[in-house]
Formats: sequence, structure tokens, C-alpha cells
Amino acid sequence: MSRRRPLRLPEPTVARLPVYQRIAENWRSRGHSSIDSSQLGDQAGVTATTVRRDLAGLGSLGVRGAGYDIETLLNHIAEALGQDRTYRVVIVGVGNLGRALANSTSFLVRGAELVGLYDADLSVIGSTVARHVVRDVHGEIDLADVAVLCVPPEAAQAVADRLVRAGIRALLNFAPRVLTVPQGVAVHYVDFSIELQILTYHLVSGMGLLGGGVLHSVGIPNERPVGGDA
Amino acid sequence: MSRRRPLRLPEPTVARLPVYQRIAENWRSRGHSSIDSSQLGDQAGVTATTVRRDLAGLGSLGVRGAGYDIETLLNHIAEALGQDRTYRVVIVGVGNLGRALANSTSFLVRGAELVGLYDADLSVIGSTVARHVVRDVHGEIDLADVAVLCVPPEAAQAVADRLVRAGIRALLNFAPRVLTVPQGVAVHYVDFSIELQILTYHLVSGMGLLGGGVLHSVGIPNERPVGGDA
DNA sequence: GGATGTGAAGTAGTTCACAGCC
DNA sequence: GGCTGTGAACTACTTCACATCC
Repeated sequence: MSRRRPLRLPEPTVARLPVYQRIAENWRSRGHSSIDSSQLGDQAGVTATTVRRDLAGLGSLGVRGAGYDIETLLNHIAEALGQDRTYRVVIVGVGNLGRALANSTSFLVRGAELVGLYDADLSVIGSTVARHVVRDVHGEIDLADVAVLCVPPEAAQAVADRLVRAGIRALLNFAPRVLTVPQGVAVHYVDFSIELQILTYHLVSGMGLLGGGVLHSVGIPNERPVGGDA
Repeated sequence: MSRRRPLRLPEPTVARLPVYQRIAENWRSRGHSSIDSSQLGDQAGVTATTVRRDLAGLGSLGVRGAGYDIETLLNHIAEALGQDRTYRVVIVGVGNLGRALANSTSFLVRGAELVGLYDADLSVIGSTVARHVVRDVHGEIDLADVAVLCVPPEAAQAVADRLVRAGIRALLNFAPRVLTVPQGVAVHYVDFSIELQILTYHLVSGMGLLGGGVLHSVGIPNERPVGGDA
């Protein structure tokens, strides 16, 4: 747990590390104590070389001839991604999506800690979701590291403005709307319909292949005849 | 709408086109009839040159000295992304997330058409969501172009197997689980917690900046003192 | 033997700078 | 004048191939 400096990693690597993390944990829960770059690569949909290059960036944590010790690997990835710190997260907009995120056991993990829920709807304000009382988004907003926006698109910019004014410097925006924020504020977009469009594009164009790019677009070209038939 | 061949576009371009599309529509709804590459770039968080390079790939649709006619632009992007076709979509797993997606007015757009909802929970099967009766995922599954997976992670692989066996060749997977599918099946992952981790990484490392990459990670470094203060 | 880590080569995507057209 | 479209330069990432070490 040596407190290390930020460590600047290539952007695609940052996007893949959480994937390796998930795979390694899965592997561990199945009783393995080590994993090698081809296994990681097959699962993640990238080449073994890419995996090694990514991991080499975190320091020399592999064992030649034997692969990576899962425990060591997980520690180093967590540290590289800054997960030895905790992040205060608020969710704004408690509709179906906000509720799904707040209650999910896999969303707020690795240092992310839910500290507040906000909504504008009076019929929701005051109710309890995921053990938090939903508060009025027009009232005082607690300081947090990250705000998750799950509000209707029309409201997104106004809410973002409020959050920024309340001192929040990172937004995860689920509203299908481009946001304008001042310098120094990070916005990360997740847009379901865009993901779907990327997929359908590949359907007519690339045709099923789409190996490559793990990120949010992994196509895993693993053999596997599926199920019992053919 | 000249029926054109697939048109192979660079992957990052494919991810940005839907963003331009959204921006252009926004612009249009505010009364503009044309837009130029810097305006698109500012909004999308990329350089004007990148926008021009992306759009030049669709054919020569700009007007020198004047920018892009919004109507023309939207037509060409829609065609390039294959949106002049329709896609039959099923949603599997009707929890909070599945419900949110089914009811969203911005998810199933541009050719995507909801044709079925499936779940394994008996208390949900038979109920009506988004004007569709939820059917048993263990029963017959209608043929569709794309399946959207919103099931718990433990169930994801088994459900994916069923869907593939039912002839579905494209999956949009919201379950935080890596899936193994046979060659020829496309999987596109959307993982909320990974998005959050990428954002928090930038928080400690890059520090607020993160210009670049529109994709799902746009940081828009637009000036804008926010709200009325300052 | 076997799998890592890494120079060197290759590929993909972005940015520069400017010619071309409205 | 202004903004597009694009060859050329550059930068970033991936892949190859192999020396290195357990």
C-alpha cells in the first residue's frame, strides 16, 4: 500500500485495468491463485501482449514462467487506479435508473461511497432509497467527489450547474445531453442509445466480428460452440 | 436515401458520429439551419479538425465558407450508421434498469424497435411494461437483431447462451460480467462501475482536465463561469 | 520449459498547415 | 473572408519477436 504518485497511464490501459480486475476476481473466486496474460487477454478480448504491456506499466509484478499472482495483481491495479482512496458519491435523480444504481451491489465499489440522493420530485423527496433519505435537489447539496446524473435530459444542464456551484468537480452523466462545464470539471458520459447505435453499426458493417477495444466495446471472439446443440 | 454499402469508418469516428448527431439536432431545435466544425468540436470535446476528418469520411457534405447544413448532415450520419434500417430489440431482465431502458424516450431511437421483454421472475412475468407483456425468459424467445441484457451478473452467461441459441447475434450487456460467446456474435459492454472508476482515476491523476475522447468519456473544457455567480 | 517484459516495427488516429472553393 | 477537405507530419497505441528470468 505504498502511497505512490498518480502514475500516468495510457487512456486505453486505464479503461482495461478494471476489466482485468473483474476477471482476476472471478478467477480467484474459482479457486485459482494465479493467472497469465493469455487467460486475461482471452477473457478481456485483447491480445496477451497488450495485457503484458498494460501490466508492465504498473511495475514488474509478473513472475516469468508462471504468470501473475492474483493477489499481487489486484493490489497493484487497485493502487494504480487510486482505489486505495475513498470517493464520496451523490446520485441526482432517483427514477428507475438512479434507483437501480443506488441499489446495485456492483456499482458503488472500490472506494466509491454513496453519501446522498437528490431529486426534484416532491413525491420522491423524503422517501428512503438504499438506506438514504432522498433530499430536495434545490436545497443544500453536500460536498462530494463525484455526482452521478440520472435526471431527464431537459434538466441536466441546470442540475449540472447547481452541482458545480456546490463544489463538485466530477460528473458521471447518464442524461443524453452534452453538458457545458467550466474548466477543471470532469464530465464522463454514459449514453445508452449511443452504445446501442455503435452495436447496430457493427451489425450492418463489420459483421459480428468486432474484436478489439475492450473499453465499453468488447467483442470477445472466443471459440465456444454454446450450449449443447450443434 | 441512396442505399449505400456499409462504409468502413474508423472506430473512434463511429463513436463520435452519434454525438454529432445529438448536437446537430439540439442546434436545429434552437432554430439554426447550419453548424460548423468548431461549434461541433467545442460541444463534442474534440478539435475542429477531428470533426472535419470524421465528416469528410461520409462524403463531401460541407459547404466551404459556411459549415454544414444541419439537415444534410443528419441525413448522411444516419445513413452512415445504418439508421435507415430498423432493428428488432428485446430487453432481457426487467428490473429497475430494464424498466428504465424500456420506458426511456431516448434509448430506443433511430431504427431500434422494442419487440419483446423477458424476465425470469414469476412476479414480473405477465405484467405489462412499456406496452409489452413480460414473457418468461425460459420459454420461446422471438428472433431479434439485438438483445439488451439487464440481468443479475450470476445469470448473465446462461441467459446469453439461451439468446445465442435463439439466433440473436448482437448483445448489449449491462451485467458486470465478461461473456463468452461463439464467433460471429457481437457483444458490447456497458459497465457502470468501470465508468465510475475511469472517472475517479482522472480525479486523482489527470486532475480535472481530461479533454479529448468523446466516446463515453468526454471532458468538455469549454469556458463557462457557470450560473450567475463569479 | 514457460511466461514475462521490452526494444523495434507497424498501424491507427490526430493535428498541422494550407490549398481550394463558396 | 471564412470554412471545408486533405496531404504530410506527428503522436499514440498495438503487435512482433526475442532476450530474460523463474
